[in-house]
Amino acid sequence: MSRKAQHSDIAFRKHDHRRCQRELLSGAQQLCARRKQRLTSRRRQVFEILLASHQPLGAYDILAAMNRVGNLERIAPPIVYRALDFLMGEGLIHRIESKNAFITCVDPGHRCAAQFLICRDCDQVAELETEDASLVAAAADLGFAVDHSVVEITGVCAECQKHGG
Amino acid sequence: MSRKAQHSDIAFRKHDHRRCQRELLSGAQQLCARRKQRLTSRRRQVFEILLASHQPLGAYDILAAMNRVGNLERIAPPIVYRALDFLMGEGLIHRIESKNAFITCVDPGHRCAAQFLICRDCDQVAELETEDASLVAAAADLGFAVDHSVVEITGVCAECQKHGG
DNA sequence: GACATAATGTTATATTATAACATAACTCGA
DNA sequence: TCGAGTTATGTTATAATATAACATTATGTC
Ligand SMILES: [Zn+2]
Ligand SMILES: [Zn+2]
Ligand SMILES: [Zn+2]
Ligand SMILES: [Zn+2]
Repeated sequence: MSRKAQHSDIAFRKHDHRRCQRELLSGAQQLCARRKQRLTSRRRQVFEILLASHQPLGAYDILAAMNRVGNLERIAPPIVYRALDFLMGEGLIHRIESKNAFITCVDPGHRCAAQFLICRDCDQVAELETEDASLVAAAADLGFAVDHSVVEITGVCAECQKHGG
Repeated sequence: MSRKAQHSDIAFRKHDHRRCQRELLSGAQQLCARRKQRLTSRRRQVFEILLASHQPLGAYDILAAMNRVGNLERIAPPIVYRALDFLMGEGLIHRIESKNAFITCVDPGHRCAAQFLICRDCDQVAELETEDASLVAAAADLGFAVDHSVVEITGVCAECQKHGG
């Protein structure tokens, strides 16, 4: 059973997130090592900020987090965007288009395109991999060669339906 | 047979686009009249600019088109964004999140969520309605109440595969 | 016409993202 | 280990996208 199959909706379930973070970080290190890519301290810093939750963060939120750590340095946007580009390139994070935000991938290296369920109440995001067969078929019928897919479903998660309005 | 079933991939097929425009415009007028909504001249102007093609346009492209018509007025962004909000609210246009752009709906009033196939070569967009049953089921399993869905597939259309690289 | 409401217009500014160039750090063979 | 090539980071300025706040005008209703 793949990590994904176990963890697709992890954001919406109680879990040991410390462990979750540790596993994703060490997984990322291994993955980069295997590919001879460098998970430098800047890239790691950005990755760790995203790892803190299963919520999407804007580039400027990340920037603020980096500038908040008490040290004197003032980081500028390109540094964040470049780290984000690297992490996306390696499949360690995803961009949530409908929020102009970024989130850690729960199963780095997955081949199948991801889908996201985004709760507009608690802002948590579940990453699924239920490939849409009918859409793939429709694209094939049209002779359309798929590069990249964006599937982002916004709504209210089960927990937030119970509690709030 | 619904207009959608006939026209879903219309952007990628040769067709009488004059007629296409006329039908979508008169359809929009009827739809607004039925709902007692006002398709004012500003809103109509923005709608007609989008109707010119089956390609997505950015808000500032639309703005530029409005300011290019020779008359002296200089339109400001809020005017465009408000017209776009109205048109989206009525389902006459859609927002393409992955391009920060807007496009006319090919079947205003459709109930089912739309999916988009976006050619990165010719920039045309096909609007489909092949609802993803497995994703809907996965959301239901999680007790997730869906509000809004964004499905945007980027790639290369059949025609562009033939011609270009 | 007077009023309430909806739409438009105006100004300023917020938010998101990148271009262009300077410096520093790593890599790897000579 | 030196230095040339490459990759990564840092810096400055600016581009591109979007909205807040408020003034004015148009529309419908009595
Ligand atoms: Zn976790
Ligand atoms: Zn993923
Ligand atoms: Zn057409
Ligand atoms: Zn549509």
